[in-house]
Amino acid sequence: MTNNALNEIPKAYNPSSTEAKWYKYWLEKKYFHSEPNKSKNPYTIVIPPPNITGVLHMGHILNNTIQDIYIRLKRMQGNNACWVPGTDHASIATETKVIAHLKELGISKYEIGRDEFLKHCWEWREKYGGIIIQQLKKLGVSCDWDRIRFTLDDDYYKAVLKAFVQLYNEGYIYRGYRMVNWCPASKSAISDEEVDYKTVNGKLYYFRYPLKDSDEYIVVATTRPETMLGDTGVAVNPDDERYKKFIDKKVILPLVNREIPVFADEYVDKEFGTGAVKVTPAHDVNDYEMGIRHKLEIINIFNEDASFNNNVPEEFRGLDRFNARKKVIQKLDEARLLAKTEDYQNKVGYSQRGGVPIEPYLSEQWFMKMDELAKPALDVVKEGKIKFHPSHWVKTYEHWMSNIKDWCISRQLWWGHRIPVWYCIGDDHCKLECKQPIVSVETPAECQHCGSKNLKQDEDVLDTWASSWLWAYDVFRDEKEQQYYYPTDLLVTAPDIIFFWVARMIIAGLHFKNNIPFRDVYFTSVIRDEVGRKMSKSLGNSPDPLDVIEEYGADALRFTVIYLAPLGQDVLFSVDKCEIGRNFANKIWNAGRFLMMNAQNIPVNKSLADKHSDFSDEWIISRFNHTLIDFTRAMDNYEINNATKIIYAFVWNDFCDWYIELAKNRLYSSSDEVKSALLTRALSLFGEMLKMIHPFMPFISEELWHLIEKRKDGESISVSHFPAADKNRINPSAEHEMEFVQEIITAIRNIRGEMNIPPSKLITAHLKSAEVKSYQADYIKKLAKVDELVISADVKKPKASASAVIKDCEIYIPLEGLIDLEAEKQRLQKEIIRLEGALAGIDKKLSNEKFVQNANPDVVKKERLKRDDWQTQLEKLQENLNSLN
RNA sequence: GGGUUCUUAGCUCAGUUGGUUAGAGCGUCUGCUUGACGUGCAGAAGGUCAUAGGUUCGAAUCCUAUAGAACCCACCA
Repeated sequence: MTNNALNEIPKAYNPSSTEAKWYKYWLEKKYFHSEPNKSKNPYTIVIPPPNITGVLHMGHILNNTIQDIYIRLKRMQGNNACWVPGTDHASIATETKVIAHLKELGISKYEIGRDEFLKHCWEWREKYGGIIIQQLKKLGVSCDWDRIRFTLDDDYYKAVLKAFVQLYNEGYIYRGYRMVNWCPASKSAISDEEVDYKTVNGKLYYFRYPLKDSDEYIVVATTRPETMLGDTGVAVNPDDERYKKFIDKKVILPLVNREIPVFADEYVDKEFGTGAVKVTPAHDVNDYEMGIRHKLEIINIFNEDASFNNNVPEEFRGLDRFNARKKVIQKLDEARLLAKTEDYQNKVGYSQRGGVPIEPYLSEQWFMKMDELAKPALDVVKEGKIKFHPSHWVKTYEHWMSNIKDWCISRQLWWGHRIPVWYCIGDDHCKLECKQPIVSVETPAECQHCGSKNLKQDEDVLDTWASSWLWAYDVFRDEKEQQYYYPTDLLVTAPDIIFFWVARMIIAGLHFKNNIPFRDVYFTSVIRDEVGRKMSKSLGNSPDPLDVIEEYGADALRFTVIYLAPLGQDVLFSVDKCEIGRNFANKIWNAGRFLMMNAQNIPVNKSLADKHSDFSDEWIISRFNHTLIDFTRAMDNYEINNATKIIYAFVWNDFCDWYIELAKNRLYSSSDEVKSALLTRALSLFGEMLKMIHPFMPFISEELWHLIEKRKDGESISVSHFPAADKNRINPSAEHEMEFVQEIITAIRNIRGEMNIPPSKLITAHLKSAEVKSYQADYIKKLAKVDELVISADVKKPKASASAVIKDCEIYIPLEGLIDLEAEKQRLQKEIIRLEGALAGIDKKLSNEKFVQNANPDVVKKERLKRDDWQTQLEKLQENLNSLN
């Protein structure tokens, strides 16, 4: 016991005053720091690095709480736990933010140039990039902060380039002029995964394209009228009778007056639109493929910002695509070439970052060949070397990995890992020989071929995910550390980045390290608001976790989120649900407070720990060990939500509702030695219980752990030994005795409640049984508020009494003058009906010969025993009911 | 169009390989200043497990179909 004046322990737990104190203590003592240590098993997690543009939201809370729970648990279980934190430079997201920031200052990215712009980016990162990390600390996460990493740290940067160079040399990386998803807002290519498809209510426009030297038309349908300025063909299905006669003829493209061919291609769906398709090879993926097949001219009509370039008639030049659309429609209408328009719903790809519709756009980009790299990554998941939780994500993963396309890894941005490729633009005489670019981690001094020092580096940077895919091992400082910590144990992440990140980390790990990056992947739930909408800034339904922590405490928030989040299902969250966690914390607090208040007068004495115990002590220890077994199984299976419920039920129901209530009997009426022995045991168990709670609620458990016993400097529950289940302490006979007591107490309470007997009124009860021991009777008297308890095998039912039957024990409560006979009759009647129903069901089952023959004999035996029990109970209830008449 | 998941009490969800009278929390109702806690205690009400078939001695659980919901992938110019 510490010297704290216990009278000053507040009635309610106050999180704000304890959280900062303990977090500071933990960091000072470096409990979260890990160094390789051959004598201990590592347990490693790398954080999914939040973007430096991010602020903490509820998703982070869930995700990081789960990681912290496992890291803290494993640390307490004796592993060398290492949780590496860090942040992601988030190329496109950050660049967008910085551009917007500079725009407010009237500065343009292009005017100040690359170097100056990058300075602004770093400044921005210094200023805002650490916010989310500071916020995370409020949650109590036990990251090894000495290991914090940033994806643009010098050595990490180099590692990313090294990976690029290696893949290039192995032939997996190539450059090509291809159609990519182009984001006109950020003027950069983006990957397929960065495109979100939204359903848009648009129109389908039907245009007449006049045939050359004829007064006939072909009518084509389109949702993108403006692209007609880049049309270089009209396609029809080869089997379409309507159009056979037009194949290989020419049409005159309106507004442009270009002669373009009509050709046949299987791709065209006869049923859709008019069955004739305008073909714009430069601005549509399918058109591009047809263009290649039929050797059509490919005319790019857009600038990088999707405004029209000089390849269109003068009046359209410089227009943005939306105004151009209006103008094209208007002009065609004026020329009576607009046949009709109809409403049409289609899906438009939007840039995840730019928020504008993407354009299929032809440009020079770097790609990574994926099929060969993906194969082993598919296998390790199929074979279960990496396990997904919940496992159904395996199918999604398999589907994607078996249909994987080449990855566009270049971005036309400046903030990021600049592609380590140099082109010789040197002396005129060598131009022909130096077509091969120089690919190198270090900046080359001169051209390998001609010696020219006039080299120009590729302007583009790598896709962010082409850096974070190395996160699982390049966060570690050197080869030796990687040997020790890699593969990591657990990855906790949201399922929406399964392709962006999870799959690519597996690919990278297998390719570069020849080993899986992690053994288990926990896919978190999606946090939604109370009515099931995704949390978003624009809806304003996303609570600020820091406010929630302020109001309810970090422990309450952590516990509540996990309590509400079953594996693999969405969570409907609202701030007031944090009452679950807050109330639970308060319950724990007060249980501790109760024990400590009693220990003020009766000091604990460890030499008495094994003395003067009774069945209730044995029972609670037995229950605790059951709980540990269930808890461990749940955690092993990543049923973390189930684990919270197991803890909650033990603490609240077993420990508080029963054990402490029973303990009061002895605390108020025994010798000091008995009291001391009891308190010693209770506080010891409470301490073990706190350890079980600690990974979930680190602050309150640490605070109480220090309050219940004087700890040495440097001691902490966070590095204490997690209790291991001891099967020898499971005690069926104590559990039996306890259950019997609980059932009798509950039955008497039920009668009291139903008969409206005030709690203050002490009553007499008769138990017809030889089984009830005197020590059990004491508890029954206290908890059921009975002052006179008559126990005998030949108790006669007193008249005008309420009754109940527990196993073969009959309970009578004489209530002369008080009893409402009608109420008691109804109560019994209800119970009888219930039992009769149950009995009828089981009789039917037992009289079915097929059941008796086919079912497992144990099941049949159990059913028979049950039937007899119920039969006895029913008869007794019936007698009691009759005696009231 | 393809795939995944889901549908159990008013609400949010448990329910392990089929075998107790289908459970919990919140909410509701009744009672309680019981010497840890009203952020609490005791008691109660409330469900033909989405629907229809099937397999089985036995189905909330397995199979099929239907309806509804969510998400993912691919796409129709």
